[in-house]
Amino acid sequence: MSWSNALVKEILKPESLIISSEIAVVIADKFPKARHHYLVLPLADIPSIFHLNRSHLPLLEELHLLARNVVEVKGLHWQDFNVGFHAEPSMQRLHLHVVSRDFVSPSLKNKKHWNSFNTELFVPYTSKAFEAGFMRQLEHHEQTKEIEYSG
DNA sequence: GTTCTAGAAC
DNA sequence: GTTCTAGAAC
Repeated sequence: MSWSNALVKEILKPESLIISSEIAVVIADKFPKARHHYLVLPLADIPSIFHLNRSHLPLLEELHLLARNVVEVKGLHWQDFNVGFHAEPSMQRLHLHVVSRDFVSPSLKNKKHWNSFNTELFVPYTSKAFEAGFMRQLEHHEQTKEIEYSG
């Protein structure tokens, strides 16, 4: 098992789960890029955003609900967070980032780290905009094998 | 994804 | 001299 499967392995440990439902879980990012950084992952074996289609919309809503729940459970403020996916994911298993906007952390070490959450490399989950725009782009991706994030 | 580091850039 | 960048990691 290589490093790219670390998340898949992590969510098998009950002690790692902050909150969970029947189809998804929330864990703390092992290398947080801000004071608060959580990951929401489906239990289903979905490797990445590039494996999503419209049939996954209910699952995505569940991930978003758990994102809101973990912020509430931690007594934090939803408006202080960036919630979305990396456009160029490295780790196996789809994971929704829930990261506080302070970006104060020893693990935030270089420009690439910051860019991955603050440029077009970050694909925000913004409900309708996400569903209508990003999902269409995903379908486009399936056709062309190339994605353009126009926002 | 992180760590390490040689060579480049400043 | 210090910072930045890019590539290897068996």
